[in-house]
Amino acid sequence: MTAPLLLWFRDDLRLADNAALNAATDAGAPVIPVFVLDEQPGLRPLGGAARWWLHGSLAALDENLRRCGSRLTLRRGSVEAVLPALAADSGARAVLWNRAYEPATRARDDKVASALHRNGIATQSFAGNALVEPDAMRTGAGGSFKVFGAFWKALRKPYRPGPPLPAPERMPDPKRWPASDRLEEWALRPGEPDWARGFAKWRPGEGGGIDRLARFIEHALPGYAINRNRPDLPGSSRLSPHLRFGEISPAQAWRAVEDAVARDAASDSDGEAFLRELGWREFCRHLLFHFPDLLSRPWRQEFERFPWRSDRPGLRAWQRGRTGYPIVDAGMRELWATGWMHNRVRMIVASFLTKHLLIDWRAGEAWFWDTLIDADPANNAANWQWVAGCGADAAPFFRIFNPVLQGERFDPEGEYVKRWVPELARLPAPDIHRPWNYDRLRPAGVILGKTYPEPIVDHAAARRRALEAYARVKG
DNA sequence: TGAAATGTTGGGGCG
DNA sequence: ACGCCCCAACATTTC
Repeated sequence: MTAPLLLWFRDDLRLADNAALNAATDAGAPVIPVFVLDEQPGLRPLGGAARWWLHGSLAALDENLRRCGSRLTLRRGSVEAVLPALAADSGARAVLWNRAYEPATRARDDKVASALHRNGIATQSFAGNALVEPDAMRTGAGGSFKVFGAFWKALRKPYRPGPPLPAPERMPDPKRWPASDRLEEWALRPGEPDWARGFAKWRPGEGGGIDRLARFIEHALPGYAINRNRPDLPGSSRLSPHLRFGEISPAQAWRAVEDAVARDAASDSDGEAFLRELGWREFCRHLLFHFPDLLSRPWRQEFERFPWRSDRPGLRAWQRGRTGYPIVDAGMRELWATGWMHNRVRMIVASFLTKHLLIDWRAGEAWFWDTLIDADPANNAANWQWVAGCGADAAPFFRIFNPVLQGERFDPEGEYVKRWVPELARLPAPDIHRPWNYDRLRPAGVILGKTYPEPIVDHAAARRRALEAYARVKG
Protein backbone atom coordinates (compact mmCIF):
# COMPACT_ATOMS: atom_id res chain seq x y z
CA MET A 1 0.00 0.00 0.00
CA THR A 2 1.03 3.67 -0.36
CA ALA A 3 3.14 5.13 2.40
CA PRO A 4 1.33 7.79 4.42
CA LEU A 5 2.04 11.52 4.42
CA LEU A 6 2.48 13.58 7.55
CA LEU A 7 0.52 16.81 7.51
CA TRP A 8 2.20 19.12 9.98
CA PHE A 9 -0.25 21.73 11.33
CA ARG A 10 1.16 24.99 12.68
CA ASP A 11 -0.46 28.44 12.39
CA ASP A 12 -3.00 27.06 9.93
CA LEU A 13 -5.49 25.20 12.12
CA ARG A 14 -8.18 24.82 9.47
CA LEU A 15 -9.38 22.43 6.81
CA ALA A 16 -10.62 24.93 4.20
CA ASP A 17 -8.28 26.95 2.01
CA ASN A 18 -5.28 25.03 3.31
CA ALA A 19 -2.68 24.44 0.61
CA ALA A 20 -0.67 21.75 2.38
CA LEU A 21 -3.75 19.84 3.40
CA ASN A 22 -5.16 20.11 -0.09
CA ALA A 23 -1.98 18.74 -1.61
CA ALA A 24 -1.84 15.92 0.94
CA THR A 25 -5.39 14.74 0.34
CA ASP A 26 -4.99 15.06 -3.43
CA ALA A 27 -1.99 12.78 -3.34
CA GLY A 28 -4.24 9.83 -2.61
CA ALA A 29 -2.01 8.49 0.13
CA PRO A 30 -3.12 8.10 3.76
CA VAL A 31 -2.69 11.36 5.66
CA ILE A 32 -1.61 11.68 9.27
CA PRO A 33 -2.33 15.17 10.63
CA VAL A 34 0.00 16.12 13.45
CA PHE A 35 0.49 19.10 15.74
CA VAL A 36 3.70 19.41 17.76
CA LEU A 37 3.95 21.52 20.88
CA ASP A 38 7.55 22.65 20.62
CA GLU A 39 8.72 24.26 23.83
CA GLN A 40 12.43 24.09 23.11
CA PRO A 41 14.60 27.00 24.21
CA GLY A 42 15.13 29.49 21.41
CA LEU A 43 11.50 29.57 20.41
CA ARG A 44 9.41 32.07 22.31
CA PRO A 45 6.84 30.19 24.36
CA LEU A 46 3.22 31.10 23.69
CA GLY A 47 1.69 33.45 26.23
CA GLY A 48 -0.96 32.28 28.66
CA ALA A 49 -3.95 33.65 26.80
CA ALA A 50 -2.73 32.27 23.47
CA ARG A 51 -2.24 28.85 25.08
CA TRP A 52 -5.85 29.01 26.21
CA TRP A 53 -6.88 29.71 22.64
CA LEU A 54 -4.63 27.01 21.20
CA HIS A 55 -6.32 24.40 23.38
CA GLY A 56 -9.73 25.26 21.95
CA SER A 57 -8.41 25.50 18.45
CA LEU A 58 -6.74 22.09 18.56
CA ALA A 59 -9.85 20.51 20.05
CA ALA A 60 -11.92 22.01 17.24
CA LEU A 61 -9.46 20.89 14.60
CA ASP A 62 -9.50 17.34 15.90
CA GLU A 63 -13.28 17.35 15.90
CA ASN A 64 -13.39 18.60 12.31
CA LEU A 65 -10.83 16.03 11.22
CA ARG A 66 -12.86 13.26 12.81
CA ARG A 67 -15.84 14.29 10.70
CA CYS A 68 -13.64 13.46 7.72
CA GLY A 69 -12.64 10.09 9.13
CA SER A 70 -9.31 11.44 10.31
CA ARG A 71 -7.87 12.68 13.60
CA LEU A 72 -5.20 14.95 14.99
CA THR A 73 -2.05 13.39 16.43
CA LEU A 74 -0.55 15.44 19.23
CA ARG A 75 3.11 15.28 20.12
CA ARG A 76 5.29 17.36 22.38
CA GLY A 77 8.98 18.04 22.08
CA SER A 78 11.54 19.33 19.63
CA VAL A 79 9.99 19.14 16.18
CA GLU A 80 13.43 18.24 14.80
CA ALA A 81 13.27 15.05 16.82
CA VAL A 82 9.53 14.42 16.90
CA LEU A 83 8.76 14.47 13.19
CA PRO A 84 11.54 12.12 12.03
CA ALA A 85 10.56 9.74 14.80
CA LEU A 86 6.89 9.92 13.92
CA ALA A 87 7.71 9.46 10.25
CA ALA A 88 9.76 6.37 11.03
CA ASP A 89 7.08 5.01 13.34
CA SER A 90 4.27 5.46 10.83
CA GLY A 91 6.24 4.62 7.71
CA ALA A 92 5.57 8.08 6.27
CA ARG A 93 7.54 9.09 3.20
CA ALA A 94 6.99 12.83 3.30
CA VAL A 95 5.98 15.73 5.53
CA LEU A 96 3.89 18.64 4.22
CA TRP A 97 3.30 22.01 5.85
CA ASN A 98 2.43 25.62 5.26
CA ARG A 99 5.26 28.07 5.69
CA ALA A 100 5.67 30.60 8.49
CA TYR A 101 7.68 33.80 8.16
CA GLU A 102 9.02 34.62 11.62
CA PRO A 103 12.81 34.41 11.60
CA ALA A 104 13.08 32.02 14.55
CA THR A 105 10.44 29.72 13.14
CA ARG A 106 12.05 29.73 9.71
CA ALA A 107 15.39 28.81 11.18
CA ARG A 108 13.77 26.00 13.13
CA ASP A 109 11.86 24.81 10.06
CA ASP A 110 15.08 24.65 8.05
CA LYS A 111 16.55 22.39 10.71
CA VAL A 112 13.43 20.25 10.70
CA ALA A 113 13.63 19.85 6.95
CA SER A 114 17.31 18.87 7.16
CA ALA A 115 16.63 16.37 9.90
CA LEU A 116 13.88 14.80 7.82
CA HIS A 117 16.00 14.70 4.69
CA ARG A 118 18.81 13.00 6.62
CA ASN A 119 16.27 10.31 7.49
CA GLY A 120 15.21 9.91 3.90
CA ILE A 121 11.91 11.71 4.38
CA ALA A 122 10.81 14.19 1.73
CA THR A 123 9.39 17.58 2.63
CA GLN A 124 7.13 19.96 0.81
CA SER A 125 5.98 23.36 2.01
CA PHE A 126 3.36 25.79 0.77
CA ALA A 127 2.55 29.48 1.08
CA GLY A 128 1.42 30.14 4.62
CA ASN A 129 -0.39 32.57 6.89
CA ALA A 130 -0.08 35.70 4.75
CA LEU A 131 -1.62 37.25 1.66
CA VAL A 132 1.68 37.44 -0.22
CA GLU A 133 4.90 35.79 0.79
CA PRO A 134 7.34 38.42 2.05
CA ASP A 135 10.14 37.53 -0.35
CA ALA A 136 7.72 37.86 -3.27
CA MET A 137 7.11 41.55 -2.66
CA ARG A 138 9.80 44.10 -3.34
CA THR A 139 10.02 47.79 -4.08
CA GLY A 140 10.97 48.93 -7.56
CA ALA A 141 14.57 49.16 -6.36
CA GLY A 142 14.44 45.60 -5.08
CA GLY A 143 14.36 46.54 -1.40
CA SER A 144 11.72 46.07 1.24
CA PHE A 145 8.95 48.54 1.94
CA LYS A 146 9.54 51.01 4.73
CA VAL A 147 6.26 52.91 4.68
CA PHE A 148 2.80 51.47 4.68
CA GLY A 149 1.47 53.74 1.95
CA ALA A 150 3.83 52.43 -0.69
CA PHE A 151 3.44 48.87 0.54
CA TRP A 152 -0.32 49.12 0.32
CA LYS A 153 -0.20 50.60 -3.15
CA ALA A 154 1.92 47.71 -4.31
CA LEU A 155 -0.37 45.15 -2.68
CA ARG A 156 -3.93 46.41 -2.94
CA LYS A 157 -4.52 46.65 -6.67
CA PRO A 158 -2.57 43.74 -8.12
CA TYR A 159 -3.54 41.34 -5.35
CA ARG A 160 -5.97 38.66 -6.50
CA PRO A 161 -6.57 35.91 -4.00
CA GLY A 162 -6.72 32.55 -5.69
CA PRO A 163 -9.92 30.56 -5.62
CA PRO A 164 -10.61 29.16 -2.14
CA LEU A 165 -9.48 25.58 -1.71
CA PRO A 166 -12.34 23.42 -0.50
CA ALA A 167 -12.25 21.62 2.80
CA PRO A 168 -12.03 17.86 2.25
CA GLU A 169 -15.11 15.69 2.73
CA ARG A 170 -13.08 12.61 3.58
CA MET A 171 -9.44 12.22 4.35
CA PRO A 172 -7.62 9.04 3.45
CA ASP A 173 -6.72 7.38 6.76
CA PRO A 174 -3.77 5.16 7.55
CA LYS A 175 -4.16 1.54 8.60
CA ARG A 176 -2.87 2.39 12.03
CA TRP A 177 -3.04 5.69 13.89
CA PRO A 178 0.11 6.69 15.74
CA ALA A 179 -0.09 7.29 19.47
CA SER A 180 -1.11 10.76 20.48
CA ASP A 181 -0.82 12.84 23.62
CA ARG A 182 -4.09 13.77 25.23
CA LEU A 183 -4.74 17.48 24.81
CA GLU A 184 -5.56 17.85 28.52
CA GLU A 185 -2.09 16.57 29.43
CA TRP A 186 -0.62 19.68 27.88
CA ALA A 187 -2.41 21.84 30.45
CA LEU A 188 -2.76 24.69 28.00
CA ARG A 189 -5.67 26.03 30.01
CA PRO A 190 -5.42 27.30 33.58
CA GLY A 191 -6.56 25.24 36.53
CA GLU A 192 -7.43 27.19 39.66
CA PRO A 193 -7.56 30.06 39.81
CA ASP A 194 -9.13 30.13 36.38
CA TRP A 195 -8.16 33.56 35.09
CA ALA A 196 -9.79 32.71 31.76
CA ARG A 197 -13.38 32.59 32.97
CA GLY A 198 -14.10 35.79 31.07
CA PHE A 199 -12.90 34.22 27.81
CA ALA A 200 -16.04 32.13 27.50
CA LYS A 201 -17.69 34.15 24.73
CA TRP A 202 -14.88 33.24 22.34
CA ARG A 203 -15.22 30.22 20.14
CA PRO A 204 -11.78 29.09 19.04
CA GLY A 205 -11.56 26.96 15.92
CA GLU A 206 -12.40 27.05 12.27
CA GLY A 207 -16.17 26.94 12.79
CA GLY A 208 -15.98 29.85 15.20
CA GLY A 209 -13.85 31.78 12.73
CA ILE A 210 -16.17 31.20 9.80
CA ASP A 211 -19.19 32.22 11.88
CA ARG A 212 -17.40 35.29 13.13
CA LEU A 213 -16.51 36.32 9.60
CA ALA A 214 -20.09 35.90 8.43
CA ARG A 215 -21.51 37.81 11.39
CA PHE A 216 -18.95 40.56 10.95
CA ILE A 217 -19.86 41.03 7.32
CA GLU A 218 -23.56 41.09 8.11
CA HIS A 219 -23.51 43.33 11.17
CA ALA A 220 -20.33 45.34 11.43
CA LEU A 221 -18.92 45.73 7.93
CA PRO A 222 -21.60 48.31 7.04
CA GLY A 223 -20.26 51.35 8.86
CA TYR A 224 -16.89 49.76 9.56
CA ALA A 225 -14.86 52.74 8.31
CA ILE A 226 -16.27 54.85 11.16
CA ASN A 227 -17.35 52.35 13.80
CA ARG A 228 -14.13 50.36 13.95
CA ASN A 229 -12.78 53.19 16.10
CA ARG A 230 -15.56 52.94 18.64
CA PRO A 231 -14.80 50.58 21.53
CA ASP A 232 -18.28 51.19 22.93
CA LEU A 233 -19.88 49.68 19.81
CA PRO A 234 -19.57 46.16 18.35
CA GLY A 235 -17.77 47.80 15.43
CA SER A 236 -14.70 45.63 14.96
CA SER A 237 -14.37 42.26 13.29
CA ARG A 238 -12.85 40.37 16.23
CA LEU A 239 -11.25 38.08 13.69
CA SER A 240 -7.75 38.59 15.06
CA PRO A 241 -7.37 35.35 17.06
CA HIS A 242 -8.88 33.31 14.23
CA LEU A 243 -6.41 34.83 11.80
CA ARG A 244 -3.56 34.45 14.28
CA PHE A 245 -3.98 30.68 14.44
CA GLY A 246 -4.92 30.34 10.80
CA GLU A 247 -8.43 29.11 11.52
CA ILE A 248 -9.39 31.27 8.62
CA SER A 249 -6.90 32.52 6.08
CA PRO A 250 -6.44 36.23 5.38
CA ALA A 251 -7.34 35.46 1.78
CA GLN A 252 -10.68 34.03 2.88
CA ALA A 253 -11.43 37.20 4.81
CA TRP A 254 -10.31 39.33 1.88
CA ARG A 255 -12.51 37.48 -0.60
CA ALA A 256 -15.53 37.51 1.70
CA VAL A 257 -15.33 41.26 2.15
CA GLU A 258 -14.76 41.93 -1.54
CA ASP A 259 -17.78 39.76 -2.32
CA ALA A 260 -19.90 41.66 0.20
CA VAL A 261 -18.97 44.95 -1.44
CA ALA A 262 -19.65 43.50 -4.89
CA ARG A 263 -23.19 42.54 -3.90
CA ASP A 264 -23.73 45.92 -2.22
CA ALA A 265 -23.94 44.48 1.27
CA ALA A 266 -21.36 47.08 2.28
CA SER A 267 -20.02 50.31 0.86
CA ASP A 268 -16.77 50.53 -0.99
CA SER A 269 -15.18 52.65 1.73
CA ASP A 270 -16.21 50.22 4.48
CA GLY A 271 -14.74 47.34 2.50
CA GLU A 272 -11.53 49.23 1.79
CA ALA A 273 -11.16 50.11 5.46
CA PHE A 274 -11.21 46.43 6.39
CA LEU A 275 -8.87 45.34 3.59
CA ARG A 276 -6.50 48.02 4.79
CA GLU A 277 -6.46 46.41 8.22
CA LEU A 278 -5.51 43.14 6.57
CA GLY A 279 -2.87 45.20 4.78
CA TRP A 280 -1.39 46.40 8.07
CA ARG A 281 -1.30 42.83 9.30
CA GLU A 282 0.55 41.91 6.16
CA PHE A 283 2.93 44.86 6.45
CA CYS A 284 3.86 43.69 9.96
CA ARG A 285 4.73 40.19 8.71
CA HIS A 286 6.87 41.58 5.94
CA LEU A 287 8.65 43.94 8.34
CA LEU A 288 9.56 41.10 10.66
CA PHE A 289 10.72 39.02 7.72
CA HIS A 290 13.06 41.75 6.50
CA PHE A 291 14.12 42.94 9.94
CA PRO A 292 14.58 39.81 12.07
CA ASP A 293 15.41 41.82 15.20
CA LEU A 294 12.03 43.53 15.20
CA LEU A 295 10.95 41.70 18.34
CA SER A 296 13.80 42.96 20.45
CA ARG A 297 15.39 45.99 18.79
CA PRO A 298 13.99 49.34 17.65
CA TRP A 299 13.48 49.40 13.91
CA ARG A 300 14.76 52.99 13.89
CA GLN A 301 18.23 52.68 15.21
CA GLU A 302 18.46 56.07 16.90
CA PHE A 303 15.97 54.77 19.46
CA GLU A 304 18.65 52.48 20.84
CA ARG A 305 19.65 55.45 22.99
CA PHE A 306 16.14 56.41 24.08
CA PRO A 307 16.08 57.09 27.83
CA TRP A 308 13.40 54.63 28.88
CA ARG A 309 12.55 54.79 32.55
CA SER A 310 12.38 51.85 34.84
CA ASP A 311 9.14 52.17 36.80
CA ARG A 312 7.83 48.97 38.35
CA PRO A 313 4.88 50.58 40.18
CA GLY A 314 3.92 52.44 37.01
CA LEU A 315 4.10 49.28 34.91
CA ARG A 316 2.03 47.41 37.43
CA ALA A 317 -0.61 50.14 37.64
CA TRP A 318 -0.84 50.04 33.85
CA GLN A 319 -1.09 46.26 33.76
CA ARG A 320 -3.82 46.17 36.39
CA GLY A 321 -5.84 49.03 34.94
CA ARG A 322 -5.20 51.41 37.82
CA THR A 323 -3.61 54.45 36.14
CA GLY A 324 -6.41 56.83 37.02
CA TYR A 325 -7.16 57.46 33.33
CA PRO A 326 -10.50 55.74 32.65
CA ILE A 327 -10.07 54.89 28.97
CA VAL A 328 -6.64 53.37 29.70
CA ASP A 329 -7.89 51.41 32.69
CA ALA A 330 -10.96 50.20 30.81
CA GLY A 331 -8.74 48.83 28.05
CA MET A 332 -6.31 47.09 30.37
CA ARG A 333 -9.17 45.50 32.28
CA GLU A 334 -10.92 44.40 29.12
CA LEU A 335 -7.65 42.76 28.10
CA TRP A 336 -7.24 40.95 31.38
CA ALA A 337 -10.86 39.82 31.52
CA THR A 338 -11.41 38.75 27.91
CA GLY A 339 -7.96 38.23 26.39
CA TRP A 340 -8.66 40.89 23.81
CA MET A 341 -8.68 44.67 23.54
CA HIS A 342 -10.22 47.00 21.02
CA ASN A 343 -7.64 48.26 18.54
CA ARG A 344 -8.23 51.96 19.15
CA VAL A 345 -7.74 51.35 22.85
CA ARG A 346 -4.58 49.34 22.18
CA MET A 347 -3.11 52.46 20.64
CA ILE A 348 -4.21 54.59 23.57
CA VAL A 349 -2.80 52.30 26.26
CA ALA A 350 0.41 51.77 24.31
CA SER A 351 0.89 55.49 23.91
CA PHE A 352 0.25 55.92 27.61
CA LEU A 353 2.86 53.34 28.61
CA THR A 354 5.57 54.55 26.27
CA LYS A 355 4.93 58.28 26.42
CA HIS A 356 3.18 59.16 29.66
CA LEU A 357 5.15 56.63 31.68
CA LEU A 358 8.23 56.46 29.40
CA ILE A 359 8.36 52.72 29.93
CA ASP A 360 10.13 50.67 27.26
CA TRP A 361 7.72 49.38 24.60
CA ARG A 362 9.22 45.91 25.11
CA ALA A 363 7.59 45.74 28.56
CA GLY A 364 4.24 46.47 26.98
CA GLU A 365 4.89 44.04 24.16
CA ALA A 366 5.66 41.31 26.70
CA TRP A 367 2.46 41.99 28.63
CA PHE A 368 0.39 41.88 25.46
CA TRP A 369 2.18 38.72 24.42
CA ASP A 370 1.09 37.02 27.62
CA THR A 371 -2.45 38.35 27.87
CA LEU A 372 -3.75 38.57 24.29
CA ILE A 373 -5.49 35.58 22.76
CA ASP A 374 -4.45 36.96 19.36
CA ALA A 375 -0.81 37.61 20.36
CA ASP A 376 1.12 37.44 17.12
CA PRO A 377 4.86 38.05 16.98
CA ALA A 378 4.84 40.33 13.96
CA ASN A 379 1.71 42.33 14.75
CA ASN A 380 2.61 42.77 18.37
CA ALA A 381 6.17 43.97 17.89
CA ALA A 382 5.54 46.07 14.79
CA ASN A 383 2.56 47.85 16.29
CA TRP A 384 4.23 48.49 19.63
CA GLN A 385 7.15 50.00 17.78
CA TRP A 386 4.78 52.00 15.63
CA VAL A 387 3.12 53.58 18.66
CA ALA A 388 6.40 54.09 20.49
CA GLY A 389 7.72 56.02 17.52
CA CYS A 390 10.64 53.70 16.78
CA GLY A 391 8.88 51.50 14.22
CA ALA A 392 8.42 51.56 10.46
CA ASP A 393 6.17 54.35 9.19
CA ALA A 394 5.75 55.18 12.87
CA ALA A 395 3.64 57.88 14.31
CA PRO A 396 5.98 60.84 14.76
CA PHE A 397 7.32 60.78 18.28
CA PHE A 398 5.38 63.88 19.28
CA ARG A 399 2.06 62.20 18.54
CA ILE A 400 1.05 61.73 22.14
CA PHE A 401 -2.51 60.63 22.72
CA ASN A 402 -4.44 62.66 25.24
CA PRO A 403 -6.40 59.91 27.03
CA VAL A 404 -9.17 62.33 27.96
CA LEU A 405 -9.73 63.57 24.42
CA GLN A 406 -9.48 60.06 23.01
CA GLY A 407 -12.08 58.90 25.51
CA GLU A 408 -14.43 61.76 24.70
CA ARG A 409 -14.03 61.24 20.99
CA PHE A 410 -14.32 57.47 20.74
CA ASP A 411 -16.41 56.63 23.79
CA PRO A 412 -18.69 59.67 23.81
CA GLU A 413 -21.32 58.26 26.16
CA GLY A 414 -18.73 56.60 28.39
CA GLU A 415 -20.35 53.22 27.82
CA TYR A 416 -17.04 51.45 27.31
CA VAL A 417 -15.61 52.87 30.51
CA LYS A 418 -18.75 51.99 32.42
CA ARG A 419 -18.52 48.41 31.27
CA TRP A 420 -14.93 47.88 32.42
CA VAL A 421 -14.52 50.42 35.20
CA PRO A 422 -17.80 49.96 37.05
CA GLU A 423 -16.72 52.09 39.98
CA LEU A 424 -17.12 55.11 37.67
CA ALA A 425 -20.44 53.99 36.22
CA ARG A 426 -22.47 56.70 37.89
CA LEU A 427 -20.34 59.53 36.51
CA PRO A 428 -22.04 61.23 33.57
CA ALA A 429 -20.26 61.58 30.23
CA PRO A 430 -18.07 63.35 29.40
CA ASP A 431 -16.88 63.77 33.00
CA ILE A 432 -16.38 60.03 33.20
CA HIS A 433 -13.23 60.49 31.09
CA ARG A 434 -11.73 63.02 33.51
CA PRO A 435 -12.80 61.97 36.99
CA TRP A 436 -11.23 64.83 38.88
CA ASN A 437 -14.20 67.15 39.00
CA TYR A 438 -14.87 66.95 42.71
CA ASP A 439 -18.37 68.40 42.50
CA ARG A 440 -19.39 65.49 40.32
CA LEU A 441 -17.47 62.75 42.07
CA ARG A 442 -19.20 62.76 45.42
CA PRO A 443 -22.77 62.28 44.17
CA ALA A 444 -21.48 59.52 41.89
CA GLY A 445 -19.96 57.70 44.86
CA VAL A 446 -16.38 58.12 43.64
CA ILE A 447 -13.61 58.94 46.09
CA LEU A 448 -10.31 59.50 44.29
CA GLY A 449 -7.47 57.56 45.80
CA LYS A 450 -9.97 55.23 47.42
CA THR A 451 -12.65 53.84 45.11
CA TYR A 452 -10.65 54.84 42.02
CA PRO A 453 -6.98 55.86 41.71
CA GLU A 454 -5.73 59.39 41.36
CA PRO A 455 -4.06 59.85 37.95
CA ILE A 456 -0.59 58.36 38.36
CA VAL A 457 0.85 61.12 36.16
CA ASP A 458 -0.35 64.56 35.21
CA HIS A 459 -1.08 64.62 31.51
CA ALA A 460 0.46 68.01 30.72
CA ALA A 461 3.60 67.31 32.75
CA ALA A 462 3.98 63.82 31.29
CA ARG A 463 3.60 65.20 27.80
CA ARG A 464 6.36 67.75 28.37
CA ARG A 465 8.60 65.06 29.83
CA ALA A 466 8.05 62.78 26.82
CA LEU A 467 8.85 65.57 24.39
CA GLU A 468 12.08 66.28 26.24
CA ALA A 469 13.06 62.62 26.19
CA TYR A 470 12.37 62.35 22.47
CA ALA A 471 14.31 65.53 21.80
CA ARG A 472 17.38 63.75 23.14
CA VAL A 473 16.97 60.94 20.65
CA LYS A 474 16.44 63.29 17.79
CA GLY A 475 19.46 65.45 18.51
C1' DT B 1 -4.42 55.85 12.79
C1' DG B 2 -2.84 63.72 17.32
C1' DA B 3 -2.56 67.51 20.33
C1' DA B 4 -1.37 71.99 21.49
C1' DA B 5 0.11 76.37 20.13
C1' DT B 6 -0.34 79.93 17.12
C1' DG B 7 -2.52 82.53 13.45
C1' DT B 8 -6.63 84.34 11.00
C1' DT B 9 -11.18 85.82 10.42
C1' DG B 10 -15.50 87.79 11.34
C1' DG B 11 -19.46 88.96 14.26
C1' DG B 12 -21.02 91.55 18.13
C1' DG B 13 -20.64 94.74 22.06
C1' DC B 14 -19.32 99.04 23.18
C1' DG B 15 -17.49 103.76 23.61
C1' DA C 1 -20.70 105.24 11.47
C1' DC C 2 -16.35 103.97 13.13
C1' DG C 3 -12.58 101.92 15.60
C1' DC C 4 -11.46 98.89 19.05
C1' DC C 5 -11.59 94.82 21.70
C1' DC C 6 -13.05 90.26 22.73
C1' DC C 7 -13.47 85.76 21.48
C1' DA C 8 -15.38 81.81 19.16
C1' DA C 9 -14.57 79.20 15.11
C1' DC C 10 -11.67 77.62 12.00
C1' DA C 11 -6.98 77.03 9.72
C1' DT C 12 -2.11 76.46 9.98
C1' DT C 13 2.22 75.25 12.22
C1' DT C 14 4.73 73.22 15.55
C1' DC C 15 5.84 69.77 18.74
